[in-house]
Amino acid sequence: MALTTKDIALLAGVSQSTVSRSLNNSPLISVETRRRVLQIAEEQGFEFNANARGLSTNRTNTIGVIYPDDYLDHDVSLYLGSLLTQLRKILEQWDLDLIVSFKENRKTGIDSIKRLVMRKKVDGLIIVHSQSDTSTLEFLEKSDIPFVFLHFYHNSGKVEGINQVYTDHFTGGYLGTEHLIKLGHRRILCVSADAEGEYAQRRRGYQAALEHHKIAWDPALVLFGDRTFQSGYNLVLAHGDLFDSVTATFVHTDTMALGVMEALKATGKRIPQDIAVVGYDDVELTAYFQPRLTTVHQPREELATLACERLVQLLSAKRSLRGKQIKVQPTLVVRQSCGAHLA
Amino acid sequence: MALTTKDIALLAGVSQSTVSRSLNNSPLISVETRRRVLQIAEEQGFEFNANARGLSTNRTNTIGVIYPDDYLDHDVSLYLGSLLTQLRKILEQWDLDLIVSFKENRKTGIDSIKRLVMRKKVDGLIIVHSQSDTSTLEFLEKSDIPFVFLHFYHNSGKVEGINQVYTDHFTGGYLGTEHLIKLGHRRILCVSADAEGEYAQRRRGYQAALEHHKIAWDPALVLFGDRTFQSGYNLVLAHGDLFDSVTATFVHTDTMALGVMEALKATGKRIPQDIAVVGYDDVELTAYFQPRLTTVHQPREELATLACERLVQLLSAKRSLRGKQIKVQPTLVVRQSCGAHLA
DNA sequence: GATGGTTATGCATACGCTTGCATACACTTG
DNA sequence: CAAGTGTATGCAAGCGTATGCATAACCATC
Repeated sequence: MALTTKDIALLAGVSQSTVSRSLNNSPLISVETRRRVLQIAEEQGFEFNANARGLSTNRTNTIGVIYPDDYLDHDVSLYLGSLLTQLRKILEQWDLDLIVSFKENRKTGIDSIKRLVMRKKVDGLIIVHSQSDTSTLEFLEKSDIPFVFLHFYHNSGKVEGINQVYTDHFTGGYLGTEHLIKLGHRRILCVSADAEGEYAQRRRGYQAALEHHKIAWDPALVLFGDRTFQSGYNLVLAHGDLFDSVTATFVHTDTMALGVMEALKATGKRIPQDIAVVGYDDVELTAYFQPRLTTVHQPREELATLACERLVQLLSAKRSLRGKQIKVQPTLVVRQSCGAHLA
Repeated sequence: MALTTKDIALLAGVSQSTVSRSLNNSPLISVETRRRVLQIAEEQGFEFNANARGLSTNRTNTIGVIYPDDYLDHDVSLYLGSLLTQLRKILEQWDLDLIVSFKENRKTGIDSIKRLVMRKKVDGLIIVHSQSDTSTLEFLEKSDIPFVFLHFYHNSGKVEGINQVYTDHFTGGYLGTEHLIKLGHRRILCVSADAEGEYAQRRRGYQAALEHHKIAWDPALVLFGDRTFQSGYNLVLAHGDLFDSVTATFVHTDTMALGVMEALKATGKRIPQDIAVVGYDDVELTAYFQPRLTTVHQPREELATLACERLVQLLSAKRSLRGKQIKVQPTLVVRQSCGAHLA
């Protein structure tokens, strides 16, 4: 049916191994022979059988991308969805295929990571997931498969050994807050999410900026939502007095920020005149809302690129490399919602 | 290193082939032997080597999903992104992995479909792509690999032979239009996109509904955008007089509809009092905008489910089945932007 | 002209699994 | 009791590629 190296060998009048070596650029082959083999393979439209190759080399040229199960149920989708596209774009440069999976099969409950690795379907993993239960981590180290944590920062136990690429959310929190302070704001309401993880970092940056500028930190000025538009909207309705009492708010997710802005508008507030708003993430979605949202930009392309490059390094390394923590710096994108253009 | 069936065989005191048969539920194995083998395999955390299996059976338990290269550059992203999640959710029920790829590698220019199929990396394909150049189609038929076109309708040449799952856009166009007619509107502006393909169907439905209700069809009442929010917004600015002259508008993409609504609001129009708006797609995004958008719902989950089910059928069929055209009916979701709740 | 050294090629095996075929065993049955 | 019939298991080949090792061809050297 499909062409094999043996078929090409027959056509070229050489042995199967010569065909294999020719197509793999082995230095053992003479220029002339290689040329002829390549030409015939080309003419016949030959492609290697990936399974046979994988069996023989223990390499599949496929990498697994692990996503949270709910990645599109939540609004986090917009961000992670475009991250996936970036990954695909970058990995194709190395002719690497990409298997997407959720962390866990909801039907069977089977851990996708273990499954993909043990079945030898992937050469490496890019894990975009917040939780790293110890068992998974142990498994990864033991099975000696290259992997990179992307986006979510992991610090469970011995961080030294693992590779990860993530945004410096402390700095992000600091940047957004300081920007508002420099615009003259003193009481800045922080709308955040999640008790721990990256959001805690953002809050630490927020707090540090206040302290650095000698502004007392008021724990009452921190609200918690669930990252959704609706949650941002509802927080404004539920805590109208709090929003009345401040001149600015720093919302730790763009989608929530949009919800906050809509609710503020609905309650008659002008943005940024009555209250300045700064968001976090810089998702395309913000383009649809007026005023244009000033926000902390997460460098998606850079994150994706660095993660892939690191993974490729790990793949080609003879011995397993040391862990590398790659922290990417966010930047502030100044638009209109903060009022900077009015100053 | 990794466990093989041979290892399990040794532990169980049986031959390698008995292990293979046991794990594959062959009826040839005695209950007691199978039980013991399964238990040992379980204890040891055994998993099959997918490459060896693939080589032997010519099956990979992996299916390829082909996306347009630009699927997240455009706003179409919101819809296709969630479609992908649906596909993953459904395919995992059959323990099928999913390789995502763009139609064509932008670096090498190599056709992903051909590559994946010829290298035997996938058992089947779900193709979410509008163009089907004849060469690809010929290749697919010749290579005898199961494939299903999803979302985009293909009618090049002999449609009979191919399998596809798509929305009945004629009916969608009809539904949206008729709804407005029944609310009393006579002059309905149509904001569409793309000269051909699914958008042409939506326009045909629009036109049919008008004619059916004895309303003269006015070609001047059809505008064309590029499916983006911004394009919807700009059309309103560019054709303010046209929008003034009608009492309703049927926009053939939600994201465009949202742009249209924002622009209408910006020019002082009230929705739906001054002008009623109906969209198309029913993306989550619309939840963020007031008034809530009445729209034609594309049954994403159903589309994804049907495509997967059909593919699974094709995979397990002995001989290649006949082509099947699965047309899914859209439904109208009545919210506020059409004004029905005021009537 | 025998020896040694390159260089290019082929032979044969291994990778881990599936599966057709042979076989061994335990029963029935005439 | 020989022959037949299942039933459960093992043996061995084959899937297509990579690669260590043997070999052949060619040339240079003494």
